[in-house]
Amino acid sequence: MRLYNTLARKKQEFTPANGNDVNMYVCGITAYDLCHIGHARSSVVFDVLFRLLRHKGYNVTFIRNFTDIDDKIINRANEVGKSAADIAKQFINEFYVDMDRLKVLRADVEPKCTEHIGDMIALTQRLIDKGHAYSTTSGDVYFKVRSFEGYGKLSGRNIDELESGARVDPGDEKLDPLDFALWKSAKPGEPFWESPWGQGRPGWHLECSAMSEKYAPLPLDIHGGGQDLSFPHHENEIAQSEADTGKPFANYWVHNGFVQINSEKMSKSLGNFFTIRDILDKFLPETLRYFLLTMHYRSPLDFSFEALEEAEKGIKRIYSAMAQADVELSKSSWKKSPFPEELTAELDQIETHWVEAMDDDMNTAGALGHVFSAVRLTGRIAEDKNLRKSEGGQVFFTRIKTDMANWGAVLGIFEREPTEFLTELRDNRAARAGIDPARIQQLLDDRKEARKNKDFDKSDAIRDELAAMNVEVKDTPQGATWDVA
RNA sequence: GGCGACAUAGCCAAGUGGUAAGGCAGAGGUCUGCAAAACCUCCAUUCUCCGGUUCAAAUCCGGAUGUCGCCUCCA
Repeated sequence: MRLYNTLARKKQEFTPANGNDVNMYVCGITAYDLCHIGHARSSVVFDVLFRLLRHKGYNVTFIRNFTDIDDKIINRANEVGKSAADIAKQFINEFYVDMDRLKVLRADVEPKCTEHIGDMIALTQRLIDKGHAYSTTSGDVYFKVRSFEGYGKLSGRNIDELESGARVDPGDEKLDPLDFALWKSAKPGEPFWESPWGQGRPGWHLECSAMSEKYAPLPLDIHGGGQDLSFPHHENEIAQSEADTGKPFANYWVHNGFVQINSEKMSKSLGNFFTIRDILDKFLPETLRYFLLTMHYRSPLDFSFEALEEAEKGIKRIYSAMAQADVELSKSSWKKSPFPEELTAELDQIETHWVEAMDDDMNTAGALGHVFSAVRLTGRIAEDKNLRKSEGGQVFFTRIKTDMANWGAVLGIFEREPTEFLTELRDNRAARAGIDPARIQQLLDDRKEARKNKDFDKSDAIRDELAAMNVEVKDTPQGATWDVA
């Protein structure tokens, strides 16, 4: 497969360094607040990459860390009068709650910063020994950016230009304004760990280097994270790890694009963000996950509830086709009538296109387009009395179900029992519209009675009443069902 | 100021050299007691604009305009 590599600024054929083994490290959350949609996107994107690589037969080791000590956590802890450790623990738990709902799989290794302080101290010491870092009288340790030749290669920065724009904080003891902290001395009242440089805590960039090195042989095959992490976070990780080991840190750098609100970056500082909970109060988790996959992972994604409603229609249509296939397959006898080869060939094509799309830099949006081709094909066959009752039809519907299951396993969607999901979706939409399902059922029962007596005037009047409530009725051979219009 | 990304129909969106996927909305039709769903048909001679390279460009190059991001914590 091909992947866009930020380091090369183009798509490249993905080849793991070690045969069939793939090591993938993704920067996880800083645990100080509930996750927002941006976290959801990043998590879902790399979850799909994880699933896709495994699906392709690679032996994947997926590492996703938790930053459980840093300024934001300490600040939050002080605000609410808890310990930093308690805050981190709390929001790691909340992270799991959200991710489980979004069907984001657990990583193989989920290391926490505070459990690797010793590794980080050791790495810092090695960098000092090698002349890449220095300690100050106040007990801070800085990485000497100019001692690392490749600095700026990931983000395309020029070190001299960075220098000219660098902010100089008169309080610190950096030899060069570009130098960044590996170890920060503890201020009074802050959590700290003992180190050769006194009481303090690790700098943010350090943990990813230390933990990557610990849990995977370098270079990593894939290192991922949000686009904003490429500078300075990932640049600094490269400097630390490559200065330490002399080996490349990661071969493929994968960055996901941002979630935007009205074409503007969603961020805490702008205050225009939605948490995952905000969304899931109104929409099903699968709707959100599907929505996130309808755009290519590197493109900016504009979030709105209107867009989510549109995504909801899409996933409803896909599940409806799956439900239809189930209905057809529930029949017991199949006719020997002919089944056109072109239809089988069409499905062959769709399967091929789907794989090609996913292999081309994980094009989930393109792949979903092909899923709709399968949906339409299913509808066309189910529509034709001869086809749907034929043995070829049975083979076809079975195959569609298998395809949907395979595609869904990689995308992390389409894994529910269709009618169950559709009912849940309907009730979810009803709840949003303030519709009471029990009241609807009562009206449907009345209407059924009227229809039984061929009292179509009354029947239609009831349907009009329902329509006024934004409910539409469907008469099926199994009886009337309803949905939110 | 430096670096970078993006610009495709009413809306969302895929497409990185071979003649514009898909979804939503819309129009017509089949089906239906009437509907709904589903299915069928239609819906961009054209990809922000101007030049250039090429037999061939939405795709490559140069320029313009616009939008956004990074350079400070951030997925």
